[in-house]
Amino acid sequence: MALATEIAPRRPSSVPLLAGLSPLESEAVDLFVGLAQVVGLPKSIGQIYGLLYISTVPLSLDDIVERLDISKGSASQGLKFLRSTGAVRACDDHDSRCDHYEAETGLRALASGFLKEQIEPRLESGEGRLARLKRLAVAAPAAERDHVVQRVKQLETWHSRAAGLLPLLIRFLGK
Amino acid sequence: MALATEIAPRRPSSVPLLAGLSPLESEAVDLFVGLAQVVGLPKSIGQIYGLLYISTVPLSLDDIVERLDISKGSASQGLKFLRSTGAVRACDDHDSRCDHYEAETGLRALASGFLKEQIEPRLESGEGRLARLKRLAVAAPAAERDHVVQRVKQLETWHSRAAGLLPLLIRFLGK
DNA sequence: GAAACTGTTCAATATTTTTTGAACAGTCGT
DNA sequence: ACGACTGTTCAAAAAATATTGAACAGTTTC
Repeated sequence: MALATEIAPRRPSSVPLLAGLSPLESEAVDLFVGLAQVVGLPKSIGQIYGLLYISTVPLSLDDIVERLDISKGSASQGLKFLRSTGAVRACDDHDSRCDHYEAETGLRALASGFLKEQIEPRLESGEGRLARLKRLAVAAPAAERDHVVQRVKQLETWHSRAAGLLPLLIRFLGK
Repeated sequence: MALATEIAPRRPSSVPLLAGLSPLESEAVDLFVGLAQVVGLPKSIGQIYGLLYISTVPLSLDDIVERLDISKGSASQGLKFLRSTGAVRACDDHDSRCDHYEAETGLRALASGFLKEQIEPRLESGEGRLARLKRLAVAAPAAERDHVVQRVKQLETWHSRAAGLLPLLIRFLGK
């Protein structure tokens, strides 16, 4: 069964894409790691997006794992998240079996993906919370009632402010 | 030396302010804990602010410790942070030795405090990062240069968008 | 000035979150 | 159908973050 083709490896495709990052890439990755922190996302997600953002060519999961030196698990999860928010696209590369990814670079798309995915659900669940709170407030002992009812009212205006802000934000960021 | 006044405790001032929270307070505290999570602040800070927000009267550090059942350290640090962002005010209560605190409830003040304290510094440090990145980009090998320079340019427009957004945000939220 | 009290700091601890890596399920080519 | 390959999942490990509590410094009262 020892055929001539048996050991022919698929791996070393033309460009090895050197493991490790160039100074430019490092700097870009760091910048996005910082950005990720600001919005409360794990470092690995910042790394992945940063690498894809600065990369000239689409990268495969394995490329990312090697260059960033992170585990396949992290990379897979990170890409999953980034795809789910629309920050990264899989571009079908017909020459290769595996998927390759590129960064979505439109600020509007990025922001709206993030807001829809991360903020909107919280606002919605906040609605339920507020309703419950309101019910407790109106039932409060007379001495406090006025005060707490007024506070809850204020929370309600906060909430609707925030809800109204979302679309405005997206508009402002979108070109 | 056993004087009559020796054991007279200062503690049990008229209203014990029952330790533990009423259902209303609990609900309010929970709501703010969730909010804190959204903006990446520790739970204890959400608890403290939530309690002060719903409270009819200003509370002392010890009140907070007891009612919330958190350590004095946490409460002290949390209050320090909340004061530094202007989310909480010390109102001088002449009847008591210790400071009492109340929540600042103006959305504008809260938002601008938070943005100034948490976001602005990041934007500023981002400036330096961007400059460094740009230097690396223009020095990149010819094959990549155009691409990476263009990406960095885009980052610069993101940055200025964000910088321009801050005052707008404050305006929008402020009444 | 000592005792009682208030509030801060910080090293140790506990908790939460992220990352890893190995097992697995699915695909493709032969 | 088998073997090589790609990507996902998830329990365990590691890392990051928050909380505690005890020591301390500063006040006030007597």
